[in-house]
Amino acid sequence: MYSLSEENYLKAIYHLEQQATAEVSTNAIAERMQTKASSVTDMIKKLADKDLLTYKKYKGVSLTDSGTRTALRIIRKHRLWEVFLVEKLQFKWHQVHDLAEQLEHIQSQELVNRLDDFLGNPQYDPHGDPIPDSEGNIKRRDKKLLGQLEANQSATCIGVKSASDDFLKYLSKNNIGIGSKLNVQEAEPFTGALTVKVGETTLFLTKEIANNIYVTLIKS
Amino acid sequence: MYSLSEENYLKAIYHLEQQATAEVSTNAIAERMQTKASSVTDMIKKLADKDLLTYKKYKGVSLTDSGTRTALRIIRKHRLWEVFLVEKLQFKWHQVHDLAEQLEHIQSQELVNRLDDFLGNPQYDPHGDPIPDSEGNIKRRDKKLLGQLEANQSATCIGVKSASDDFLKYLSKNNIGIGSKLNVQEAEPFTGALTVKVGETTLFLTKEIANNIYVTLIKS
DNA sequence: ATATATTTTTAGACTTGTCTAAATTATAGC
DNA sequence: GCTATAATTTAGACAAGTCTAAAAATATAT
Repeated sequence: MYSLSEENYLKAIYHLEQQATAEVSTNAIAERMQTKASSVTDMIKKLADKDLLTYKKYKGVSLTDSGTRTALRIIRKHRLWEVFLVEKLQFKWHQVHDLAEQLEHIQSQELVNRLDDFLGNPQYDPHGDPIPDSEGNIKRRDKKLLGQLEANQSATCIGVKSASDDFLKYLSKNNIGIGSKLNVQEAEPFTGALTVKVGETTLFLTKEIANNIYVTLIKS
Repeated sequence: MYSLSEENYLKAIYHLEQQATAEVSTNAIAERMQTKASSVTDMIKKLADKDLLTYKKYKGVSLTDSGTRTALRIIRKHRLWEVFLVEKLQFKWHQVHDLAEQLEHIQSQELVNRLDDFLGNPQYDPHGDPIPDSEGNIKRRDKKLLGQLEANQSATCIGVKSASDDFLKYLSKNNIGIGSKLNVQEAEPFTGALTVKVGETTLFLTKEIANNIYVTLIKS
């Protein structure tokens, strides 16, 4: 359907659109794709011709419905393959991204849907990001860094920001994993450190650690 | 490591080498790759530069050790993915080839080896072809068409040549599948039809059917 | 043994996706 | 509102992989 490059651009632009408020700029795309702005200009012209995005010279781009649908199909594949790699092949969270970048380009609706079933129709990937369904519907949830919480707030761990081996070991040693419920007891305003209750034990987390853990708030 | 095209050429040349006795010709490669002879010439020059094959103008090519090893790595991936698709995702034999053509190009030794373990280190793919191990060792076995057997020979079904839906249905209706033991009772010389015993039942198979079933002889 | 047919290679062109360098447009400071 | 700077686009080039058409080498037939 679309070339490898086209798919990568669509995905990058989709992610940038999620963060940004306005149109996505040429430079932003270039930086994310590790390429030159002139290459981006060439490519977005092609994508505009195919009605995957709207583009006004010097004014940035935004995906059309068709472009968004296509991006979500790729993201669905990426995240399902990540689940497969972690759940079935015992890879660690942080090892799967580059592999999924390759696997996401395999062309076959049938394959993705069977994979989805084989994995038990997971809702979230190993990083805690939601997996779009085959219609392109995606559950958005408020993803925050643990470090952004205040005292007395509760949250569920849904992933980590950057996952070094050491950091993952640290987490498992302290019984923190995806799905763990975390209660913030105290938030030290000056250092940004947190006192957090995990199950029955109370932990002291530095700002660096707290800002490397993604959570979603539990309403109280 | 190598480009998608390079990998496909290596695989095609490997398969042609298995059949042919002498060097593989430019035209043979072109036909198998569904491309033009001039394109083949261009590519084999590149592969020769990379020491993946030896090439003398107008004299055809043959893979070097390095080329063979590389081809076997790709074939290993292809066949393991086929097993995955059939065993885990419930695809039928004949649906998996095109998908495996895509999946075989995923780059990661780690992934292949984990997939191998996940699948229980299978020896053969769903078409009955042997799967090279991670060192590139491949068990060769005598693959014949059922139609080539003579009266009183016994063989194990290891695959089919071309698998239409109808044909696969025909087989399963008659309890023939991979691993089925087949005894040739009679071989009609003129029409090429066979009388075959499968378990307790005796079947009459036309030449067309018999020449679409791969078997390996059982020594008696 | 030589003419003819076939195979293979070369030459030159095209597409995709990238780049550098130069030109153009937008933006921010004053 | 003008000017300096930053962002973006254009122009032209390049590499990979393919193609067509023509030339060269090899194989075949009588």
